[in-house]
Amino acid sequence: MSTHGKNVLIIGEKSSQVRTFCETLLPAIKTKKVGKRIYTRSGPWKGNNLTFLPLSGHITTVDTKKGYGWGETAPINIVQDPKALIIKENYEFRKIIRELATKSEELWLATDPDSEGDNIAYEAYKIAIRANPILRVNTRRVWNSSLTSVEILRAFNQLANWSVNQALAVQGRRMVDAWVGFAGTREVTIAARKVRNERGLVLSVGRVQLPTLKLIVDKDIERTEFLVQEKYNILADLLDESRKQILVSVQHDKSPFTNENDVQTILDKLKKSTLGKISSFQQKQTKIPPPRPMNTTDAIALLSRQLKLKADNALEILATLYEQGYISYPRTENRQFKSNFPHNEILTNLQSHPPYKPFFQQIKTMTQVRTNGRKQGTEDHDPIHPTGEIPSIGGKITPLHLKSWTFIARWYIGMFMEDLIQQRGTVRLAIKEEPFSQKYQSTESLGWTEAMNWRRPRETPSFSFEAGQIVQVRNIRSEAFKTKPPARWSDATLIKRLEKLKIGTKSSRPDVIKKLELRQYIVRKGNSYESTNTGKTIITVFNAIWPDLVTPKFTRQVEIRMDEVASETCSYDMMLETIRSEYLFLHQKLLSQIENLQDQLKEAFSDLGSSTYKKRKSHFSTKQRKSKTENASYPCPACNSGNLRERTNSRTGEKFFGCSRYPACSFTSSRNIYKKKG
DNA sequence: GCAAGGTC
Repeated sequence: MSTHGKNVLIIGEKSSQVRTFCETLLPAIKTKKVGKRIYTRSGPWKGNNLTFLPLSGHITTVDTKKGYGWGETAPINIVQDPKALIIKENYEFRKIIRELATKSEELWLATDPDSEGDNIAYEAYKIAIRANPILRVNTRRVWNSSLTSVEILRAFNQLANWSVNQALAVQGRRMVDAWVGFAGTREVTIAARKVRNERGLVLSVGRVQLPTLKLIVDKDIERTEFLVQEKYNILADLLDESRKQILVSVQHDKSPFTNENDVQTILDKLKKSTLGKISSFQQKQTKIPPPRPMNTTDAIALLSRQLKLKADNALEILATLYEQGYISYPRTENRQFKSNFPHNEILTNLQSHPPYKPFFQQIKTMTQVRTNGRKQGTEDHDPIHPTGEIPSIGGKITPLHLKSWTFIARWYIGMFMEDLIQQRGTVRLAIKEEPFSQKYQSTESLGWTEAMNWRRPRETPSFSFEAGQIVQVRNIRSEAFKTKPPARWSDATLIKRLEKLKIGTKSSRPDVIKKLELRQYIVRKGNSYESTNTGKTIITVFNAIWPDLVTPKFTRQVEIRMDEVASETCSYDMMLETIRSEYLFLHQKLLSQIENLQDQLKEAFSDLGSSTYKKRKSHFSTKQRKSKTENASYPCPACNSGNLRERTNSRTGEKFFGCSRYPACSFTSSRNIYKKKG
């Protein structure tokens, strides 16, 4: 349209984000299909012609170069040769970016405002400047920290300078993860297959996987080593004046007792006692404010706990609710709403939903949450919240999705409601100088727990006494109980601990748990996880070779190096060389221990026996063999180096053909074209 | 085929 303005290419991280940018900035949007399920949007803005290209997260993968595949070389050579790792660009995106870059005079990088977003921008930037070197000096960064019109306009009017340091820091982390992950996994897998000849058997090693596995192994060790103890409480009943009704049962202050003789001594002493003297009775009102806004970890923990879901299923449900427009972007670490967040609109919509109407009698202000949380890092997304639209069952929304949404909506509404008010009381008394006491709590006003009904406190019967009062005492007795070992990890507790330890990220944590299960390092029993002998063996062996890798310490060290690269106190090449040589030394150590590892794995596998483990594995491998022979004969027409494989669209369930080199090559074709004849 | 991290 405007022939005087510049053509600007803008790279976004995902299509939902680009859509919002365009709706805010452009008076008229032209959408163009540029690839399979890839659309650009363009239009005029401030005299320039903007073209937005949404990516789908990363567009490169780290891989091994030719001759360094599985079985082609010893795993240690992946680390020994500093050039063994290569970066593969997604074929389709590369083609699109090249074409768009040659037609552009400026490049604006508008991926998420975090270091991973910088790295994703860098992937596109590299392709673009190769195709059009002029862009190198005409690249700007759009640092947009929230998808509200005000903030989008601010970000696009105040373009930031583009610096590659943060992107390189992340790139370094990606290389390190590949060295450790590829070389470690292959070495351990080779060792495992020597003692258990089985196709498809993979034992993986990773910077995030091992510390996560260690948490589970440690808990199991703690539980096995736990000594069950018999302990005792001493109790007595306080009766009313008529001595007919029990007012409350009180407990000896030294409970629980570990020594049975001590218990007997006190019981003997109090044998004939029928009276006690109240030493104090205190009552107070306690106000508990609503919880803070929820991030991904909170939402996954909530849904997995309330609906008995696995963490990855919970995240999937959140993603679907987001795609269907019922909740905000579900991958966020942020627990803080901005002061100008438009809560009013959302609440007004929710208020029209009859079941939620009564909650609004308890809401005084619809503009601020009552307890705001903390903002983490340079997060762009708001805490998870409902959009105000009420979902109904149908299409992708199942009753489970609806149920999940109600938890999120009720949490959100709860944050604006009044405090939970409790009455708490404590009575203290002496029976022949022996101190007894008891507490109660009763609800005066449900407050926000009216909406968040799963957080309603336990009620205990209330009582009232006066200091100095003499009371009737009966049934002085002891009660024995057994101590319990610490609880196993559930999806909810595990994911919260991982967040606390800063292991993994908001979106990768559920996948890591799933992967450990797939590797049969852990099994899910009921709603909690238990480590297998294989899992325990892996931790034992790596703990002896490289203890830092099985604790969060290695992740910390990598983070420190990343910060150095980002702040230019260390170069990217230096970071890679340092960590590569460190890992090389440790991989040699692993090799020296390989026979020991084999022996230990042999034992671990023999314990597993023949039952479910073998059956499931063998079924898996025949299935794999079948699909391989069926599809191996068709070379990919796009890249010519991969083969077409039958795939299933996880969303629609439709079968299609895709290149075996995906994501490096993203060629796909519908099934009928390549189907065998006859 | 392997990791971890994005997103679909």
